[in-house]
Parts: sequence; structure tokens; C-alpha cells
Amino acid sequence: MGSREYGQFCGLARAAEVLGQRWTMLILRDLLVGPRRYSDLVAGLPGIPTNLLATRLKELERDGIVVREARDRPDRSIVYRLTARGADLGPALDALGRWGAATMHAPRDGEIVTDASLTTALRVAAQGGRAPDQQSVTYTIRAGDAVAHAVVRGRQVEVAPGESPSPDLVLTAGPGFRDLLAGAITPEEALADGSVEITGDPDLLDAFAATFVVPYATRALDNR
Amino acid sequence: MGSREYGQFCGLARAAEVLGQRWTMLILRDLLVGPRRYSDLVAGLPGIPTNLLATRLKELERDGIVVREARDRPDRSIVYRLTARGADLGPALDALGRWGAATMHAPRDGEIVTDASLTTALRVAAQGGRAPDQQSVTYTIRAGDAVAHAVVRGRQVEVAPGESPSPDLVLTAGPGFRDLLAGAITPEEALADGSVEITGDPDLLDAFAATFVVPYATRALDNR
DNA sequence: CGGGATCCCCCGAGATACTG
DNA sequence: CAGTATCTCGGGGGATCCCG
Repeated sequence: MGSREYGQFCGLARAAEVLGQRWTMLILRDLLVGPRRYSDLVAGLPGIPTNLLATRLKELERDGIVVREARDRPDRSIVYRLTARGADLGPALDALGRWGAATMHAPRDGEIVTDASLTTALRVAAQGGRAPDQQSVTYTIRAGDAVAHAVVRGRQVEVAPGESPSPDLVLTAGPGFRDLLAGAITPEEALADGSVEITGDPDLLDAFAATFVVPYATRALDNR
Repeated sequence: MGSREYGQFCGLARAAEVLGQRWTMLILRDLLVGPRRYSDLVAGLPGIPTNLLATRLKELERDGIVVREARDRPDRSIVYRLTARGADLGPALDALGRWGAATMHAPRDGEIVTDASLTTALRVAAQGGRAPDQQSVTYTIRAGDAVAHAVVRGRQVEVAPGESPSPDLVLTAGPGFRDLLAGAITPEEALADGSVEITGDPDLLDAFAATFVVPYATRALDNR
């Protein structure tokens, strides 16, 4: 048994052999947002040793999860893209992200938010909410140095990193923004205490809070 | 940033800090089946260093995922049990197991099946199938040295490790059993080529194959 | 005998410098 | 931009030992 295998004919063991390697889940999180260059990945994963990123990308390519695209690029840049098999990890990684977010109250010291993590968080949040019936609405969300935007058309929510050219509402996350996503505070309270600052129609903040929901884990009194 | 953290305020990063540690996913897989003693875990995880198991259990306890129950046990044994927070990992780990199983054709050299992994596989398989309308049916499934049993009542499927006292059908998995679960071969073919051996009513094998389904990943021709 | 703790070795991760 | 090279160091693997 190699240092990566578990010696068990088990689906979870096979998944653990891939995802249990350090940094792999975060690399895949960023690639789930879209194809990325090596330097994009380095920028979105502060602290990752560059040799480790190179090793992981090779492993993921060998395992059929990622493809390295070099040819047919006029700008000669190299792009890493998920295969269909890699994209199949989306539901599982979203479920893990939802589980992790359920006890995530405030950032630990020095913790940052990246465009990819914010985009992922909003994608997961969109699965937990239910957009009110209305025409197309575009949000831009800022959290720390990260920016993402979301376009909501009926039940359809599309989230992408970066600015939106023409947002209906711009939200800037404050210290209690996570509480707003959990429904622990109302949009009105969030505005009052600086949990969120907005530019645009305040009524749209109610729509936002209904569309994007990430509940907190209920603290069981009896912990069994 | 410690050697376990990622320095990102991100749900998936938080999950990775727990599940990215070696052996942790398999420990949780076994505990999802039910409370287990230290020695049960050692037996179900061949190759795990005992000190590492002890370390992991302490970390999981500190993180509120596992509780250690010592008191009130007449036989003085210690049992590890998932908290509500730990049990919340069920859907995410099942999704990971489904992803891993989708490309799992045959065991690699020396790979084994444990009671817990077989039980987990059947639980995941029950989510992918649809039991035909019938009265209560009990199956006993053997794969390698592992044994599990399942009780199917309508849409309700309950899977547990070990023998069933009174099974309606006993299945012993052969080399092509995985193909049967994927629907790549019919129950008749599976019987003919030794992919499965049964004791009991052969018609129940059709019901089994409809109830427990784990599809193979479709091999995309265009791998994007 | 169940439930660990201790020890040593070594590989993989971190950090940083360097290169095609 | 996209990695490779090199070094150091901590955590995992493996065996053994210990304690109630």
C-alpha cells in the first residue's frame, strides 16, 4: 500500500486518496469556478508551495480530473480545466462546503476571502435559498478583497467571480454578514449594525437574503 | 497558519482542515455506520498506526464531531460515537463515496472490503435505486470477508453490518458484482458468469438489482 | 485484553531560490 | 508565466511497549 492508498475497495477510500492530499480540495474549488492558469491558482491559494501545486496538478491530470490545455492558445498561456469527471465532484464538494460553513461564524486571525471562495460560497448559498418571483436581478458582492457577482433569473442563479458591469445592488460585507446569510439577523438589522453596506434599492436586500441562505448548524443540547 | 489550516474563511477550507487529514474520512465512514470501540476501528482500518487513530479521535472530539463514551458501561469498554455535527457529514461523505465508486471497477491488488465499507456502499447504492413495490425483503450480502444485510420495506431501505438472522436472499459477490450494481450486466448474466451466487428465490435478485444501483461514470469522449 | 503511549525513521509539505 | 531545484522540518508509518 503506497503512502496515498488505503488498501480498501471502497468508493470513499478512492475519493479520499484524491481529496485527502493537502491543498487538493481548494485547487478543485478554484477550478470548479472555471478554467484557471497556474498563476491564477497561485494567486488564489496564498501559502501553497509552488512545487506542491505543480505536483497536485500532475496527479489530477494523471487521474483524469484535470486537463492541461496549452495548444491553440494565441497568448501561449496554459490553462487547467476540469474534465467531466472532475466536474462531477461539484455536488460532493458543495455538500462539504455547506457542512464547513455551518459552523463558520467569524474569520480566524488573518483568514482571507478569495474571489473563488466567495463565488463558491454564493453558489452553495443559492442552493439553500429560494429566490422571490421577479425579473432578472444582478448583485455584486464584496467581502474583504474578494468580489463576485450573481445574476438571478427566477429560480436560476448564476454566480461568477469579479465585478458585474451593471449591478442592481452592490453589497459590501461587514463583520456580521455571515449572520445575514444564516437568517440570524434581518436585512434591516444588518443594515443598521453595519453587517452589510449597500448601493442600490434597499428592497433588493430582502430579495438577496431570501435567495442566498447558509444556515448555521443547530447546536444540539444533547450532543449525541 | 498552522500545518492544518489554509488561512481562508471558506466552508470548504474548513471541511478540508478536518477531512483532509489522513485516515479521517475512513474513521468517519466507520462511525457513520454506528458507535465503535477503539479496537473495532483498528480492525476495520488495516494499516492505520494506532497512535494516529488515537490522535485523530482526539482531534475529532475536540472539533465536536465525535464523543468518547466511557461512563455507564458495565463492560468498561469505551465507545466512540458521532455527534449531531458529525452525523451531518453523512450526505457529503455519501456524495464523495458515490463519486469514488463511479470509476471503481475491480479491486486493486490486495484491496479488501470491510463490513463498514460494504454497509456504506449499500447505503449509497440504495440512494441510486428504486425498490419495486413489495412486502418486506431481507438480504444478506457477502463480499470478500465482509458481510452486511439490508431490510427493504417499500421505499425504506435499512442497511447494517453483519449477518441477518433470517434473510430472504443471500448474495455472495463474485468478480463482476460491481457490474451488476452498475446495471452493466443483468441479474441473469450475473448468475450465469458467477458475478453473484445466491441462496433463495432467484426472482428476488431482480428486486435487489433494482433497489441497489451505483452507476459507472460515463466516459466522456470529449474530456472537457 | 482493550486502549492506548513511545520510539525511530522517512516521506511529504513548507519555504525560497532559480530557470526555460 | 510556468514551473523546477534544493533544503529543512513536521507529521505519518511501523514496531514495540505500557497500563488499568
